[in-house]
Amino acid sequence: MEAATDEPDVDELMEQFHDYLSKKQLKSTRQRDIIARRFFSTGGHLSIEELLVLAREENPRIGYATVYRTLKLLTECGLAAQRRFGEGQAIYETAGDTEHHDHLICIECDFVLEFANDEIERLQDQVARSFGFNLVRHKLELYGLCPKARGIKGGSCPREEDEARGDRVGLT
Amino acid sequence: MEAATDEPDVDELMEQFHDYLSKKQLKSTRQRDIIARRFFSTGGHLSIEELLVLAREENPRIGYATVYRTLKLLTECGLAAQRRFGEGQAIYETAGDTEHHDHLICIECDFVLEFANDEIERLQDQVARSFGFNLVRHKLELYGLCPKARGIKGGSCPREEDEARGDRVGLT
DNA sequence: CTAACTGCAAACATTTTGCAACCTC
DNA sequence: GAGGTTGCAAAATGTTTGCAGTTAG
Repeated sequence: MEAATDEPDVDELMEQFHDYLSKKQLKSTRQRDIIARRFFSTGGHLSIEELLVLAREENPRIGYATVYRTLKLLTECGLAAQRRFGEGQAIYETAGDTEHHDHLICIECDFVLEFANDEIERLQDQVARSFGFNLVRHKLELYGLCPKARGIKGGSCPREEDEARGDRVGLT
Repeated sequence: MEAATDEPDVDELMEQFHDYLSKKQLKSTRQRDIIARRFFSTGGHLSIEELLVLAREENPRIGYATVYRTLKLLTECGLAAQRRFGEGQAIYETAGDTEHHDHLICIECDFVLEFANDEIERLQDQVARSFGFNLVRHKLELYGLCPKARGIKGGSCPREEDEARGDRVGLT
């Protein structure tokens, strides 16, 4: 039950991506590398559009479709996962072989915090089994008010200080 | 931890809906009544399109927009809730003041089972508090293989027998 | 009667796809 | 060089909105 740290080894993830590409006889291209690296570097929680903006810092000619297609590849090989927190467009997050995590989302400032709790995971498995299901994956999102949104002094709803990067906002 | 029964008192829900409408000085119309009643009767888990089909059984001239607008009203007054299980279009479910429930979804046949587990709820609250959050609501979806999908004899993945109505398919 | 509602079609927003030019392997 | 890739623009989805005609209160 602690916040997962979220700056995994980008190079290793890139390597996994390249492995996947060559296994599938697909090609590593400049665009894919830029997109994937930027994506991994943020630790995830990016919309297509946000990622496009980042990628274009490096190569302004990159188009929407390439970002979509690259994220689809990353999703296929398990290095990214698509999410839909609220309305509008999808959010992608890194989903490397690292441990699973769930989300705690502030409904005031949209700050997204990741956490993992083994006890909950265990119970989920138990519930699924009790219905005869074989649990494959799950999605848990907790929505509430973060300390700052509740007006607690010293509370650290990181919207202002952290918006630029690091832990990411999910909805914008 | 038992499957929630899911055919609430439709008339009462209709009444709540009408109360909301008159409170807001909005009007009860034939279309709204048809849509709302059909929606409540299924127990939820309907896409706009599925609901439109049902509504048109009763009045073929009902249009998309009216269904969207009616579901928005139902959402505003807390009688419906929008969900996005996977891709594509949103699914709406009844969300009366009745107890909360989570979802267990078969990734093979898309069957959706509802359940509630107090222990999990309690832990969620605890996690949120540990981060200084005030939990408002949450979303838990378990994805796995139902008994039938796993090939267990006597398993009851209700896709075939129940597709028509009753517990509803979430993704189609 | 008046203000809200409906159905249609057009507008929007997001994601996917077809294709000619262009790179990797 | 061949076959996958790119960027563009067009198409496909899913949802929202403007408007003229209709209806509930």
